[in-house]
Amino acid sequence: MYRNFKFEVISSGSKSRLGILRTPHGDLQTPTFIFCGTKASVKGMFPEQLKKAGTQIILANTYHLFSHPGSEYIKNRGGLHKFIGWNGAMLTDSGGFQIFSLGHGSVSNEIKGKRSRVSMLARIEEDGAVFKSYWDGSTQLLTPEKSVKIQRDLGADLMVAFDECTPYHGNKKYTEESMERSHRWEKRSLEEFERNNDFSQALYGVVQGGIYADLRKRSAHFVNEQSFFGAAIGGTLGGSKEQMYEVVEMATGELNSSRPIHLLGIGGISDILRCIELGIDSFDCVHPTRIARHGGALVKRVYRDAADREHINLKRAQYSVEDDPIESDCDCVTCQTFSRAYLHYLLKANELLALSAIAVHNIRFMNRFMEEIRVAIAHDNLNEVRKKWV
RNA sequence: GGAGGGGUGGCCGAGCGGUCAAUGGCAGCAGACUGUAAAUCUGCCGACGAAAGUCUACGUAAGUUCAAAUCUUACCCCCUCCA
Repeated sequence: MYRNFKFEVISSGSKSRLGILRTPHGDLQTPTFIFCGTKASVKGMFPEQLKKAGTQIILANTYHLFSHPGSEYIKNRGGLHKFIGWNGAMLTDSGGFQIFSLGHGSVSNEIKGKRSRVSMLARIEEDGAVFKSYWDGSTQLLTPEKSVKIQRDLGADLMVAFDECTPYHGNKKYTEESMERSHRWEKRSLEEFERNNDFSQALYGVVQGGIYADLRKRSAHFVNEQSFFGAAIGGTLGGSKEQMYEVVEMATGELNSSRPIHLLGIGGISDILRCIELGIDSFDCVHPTRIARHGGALVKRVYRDAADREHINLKRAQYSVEDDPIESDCDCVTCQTFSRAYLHYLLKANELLALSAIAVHNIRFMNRFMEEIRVAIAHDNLNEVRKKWV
């Protein structure tokens, strides 16, 4: 069923593991990070730049491309890879997250219990999710079958079953009902997938169940029992970092270890390291590229400023007089070319170059972080990586 | 020379008797951001103060009024049109 795909675990001393995920568009060394190119573009980046920064795989979004320009259109352009000029591996997310983000308000507000946006652009029915398009206001129905069909048209190597990303607010009853519905949707996704399998794509199931151990366990077992190529962990991961790690462990502890395990939507440096230790093989997150556009450059521990975050905010006045690069030991084009002061100036001057330049750094940063993690897993010294990067 | 319009906080620009330390926007200073409605969003932004509050402020000066950025007069500057 997945004859052109293969996941090989090379070494796994503890739960962290080193692997190779073989796809029609190249082998991925895992653990790996998937950069988000939601609307068929990693914002501000040429494919060449992504490659040079060591990127193995990028992602695009089913819902967004369905809304505009339409999956048929992209199919007629020769599929995503050709359309966007990227010959490496790709993943498409199912659109399940958009039920959440368009239906409940922004992610961070939801997770922190703030809830700000009132307008609901999505609503759930048994058949699928009804969206009011933010693109043209039209009403759209996205079903598991449709999501898979769209993902077929798009043609990414890895695709994800249609699920509902459950919100943090919502009691156990809702979470369970939502999980059961996601399971039904995932089954339908799989059936649709098998109907037209041409072996060029592989499907991931999604583990839901919110913050509840018994539900996560049930969901993991469900995914194990279905003929998915891999498993993704989705839905809310709780309201704190510690809870997030617990939830991830609830799932990884139960998942079939011969399949790749993806953690949806997580991209913090310390989070990634912790979750790799819990058995995660791949991540995707908007964080590195989004904060870049907001002036945030990821830095290792020694380069942090007084705010002591995983990134420095280059918009801060202090950087106007710092003539060193973001990280003097970074081999990215940005660090080889520009000073913090120049990047600060570009941000203040509203020059687009700043956004791309910082993104290049963050992408290289993430890829190098993952490279060092892989080496460390082989030598069983992840703690060294932690000391340096976290 | 004649006619008219205008001078507001770092800048642009509302306000045209009290509810004005003065709407907005920009700039400035911070913060947030985790399957991207995000080159976005939030907060602060005259001085002193933790705060209550006090002081100084709408070209300058003098007035009217219980009360003036808002009304009157003079002066100083700017802009437009006509000769």
